Amino acid sequence: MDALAARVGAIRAVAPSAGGASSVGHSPKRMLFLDLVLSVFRLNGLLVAEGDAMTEDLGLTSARWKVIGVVALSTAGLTVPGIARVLGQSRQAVQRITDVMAQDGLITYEPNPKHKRSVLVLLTDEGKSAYNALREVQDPWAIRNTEDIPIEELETSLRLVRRLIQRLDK
Amino acid sequence: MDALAARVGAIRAVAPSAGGASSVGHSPKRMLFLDLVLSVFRLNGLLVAEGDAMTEDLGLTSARWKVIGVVALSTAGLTVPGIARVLGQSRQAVQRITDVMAQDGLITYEPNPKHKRSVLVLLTDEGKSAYNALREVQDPWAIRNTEDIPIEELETSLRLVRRLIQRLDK
DNA sequence: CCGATGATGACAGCATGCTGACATAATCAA
DNA sequence: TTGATTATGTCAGCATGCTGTCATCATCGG
Repeated sequence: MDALAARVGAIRAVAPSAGGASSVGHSPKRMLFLDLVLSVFRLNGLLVAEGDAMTEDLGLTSARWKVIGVVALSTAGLTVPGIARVLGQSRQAVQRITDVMAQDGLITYEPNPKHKRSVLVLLTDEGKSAYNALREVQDPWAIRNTEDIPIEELETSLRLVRRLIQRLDK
Repeated sequence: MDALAARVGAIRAVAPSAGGASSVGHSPKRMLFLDLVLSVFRLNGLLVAEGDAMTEDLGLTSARWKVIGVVALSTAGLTVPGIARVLGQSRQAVQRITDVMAQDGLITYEPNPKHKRSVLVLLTDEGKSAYNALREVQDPWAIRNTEDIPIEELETSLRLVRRLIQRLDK
């Protein structure tokens, strides 16, 4: 059974009475939005689990391939706080991940010519091959999950999510 | 600066060479999807933070109003594993939240006529007023965040997210 | 009726995120 | 140059999710 749909149905069913005599115009939007929020929570959990399962053979986790992906796309290396800013996470959270990844030989800390304290994060050869292996798993997964979804819907959804991010990130 | 947009730009710029000689047709979709995944991660974090900040005066957190919302919409009460199934979380995670909420007097455990061991979770009066207060904060927030977004985009995005959930939840 | 299977409670351990606090390095403005 | 502000490293604590394990209760098919 689709528990989420059942919950949504319950919300919709209860809303008219619980919502009181407020407006009719924005009520559907409000419901849609709150439903979207809960769905994003749910999707996030599933994506993390799927990402972990998909890359466990590569010695990666969702948290790690977020980092490895960002580092791989930087030409000159990134500092830990820099990675955190790109990912929108705390520098402490990223630091913890990178420290373990460095121990595991996926990344190295190199001196930063522009900053004495804040070293640069670079991929080792092992890290690069992990990134390549990551792409080989991730790309088919992405294709598989979107093959029956119109590109317009993807664009619309991404735009909406981005707009919400921008608003909440102020 | 919009770090997310910068990252996405980098991904797009790198993709053609790193992607190799693979297809042209699904490549945009793949990029859109991976970008959407990372954006969902980001949005999830922001929503949790926003939800926490918005309801801290009510003695609630994001994790708690997920539970309180589900319980409030159930007429006959729900078991802890039942709440977990609705939310798509582990029963242990929900159990921990409900235990603290029971200590705080927001919910109570009542005997379950249909099951000797698995008690029912019900809102106390305090819990009900917390739910009402929650709605008074949450509804304007939802309206505020959607007033300039077409309802069609909300519907499209919700439908897409739901489809992804359904696929990953199999 | 009974045994197999599944669901639940309870406890433990772990991963990943957050914030706070403090010292130090880097940067900028007066 | 100097003083103030900002950025960074580091350590600590906490919240929220996950999985694993085991005992016990519920349910159902034989």
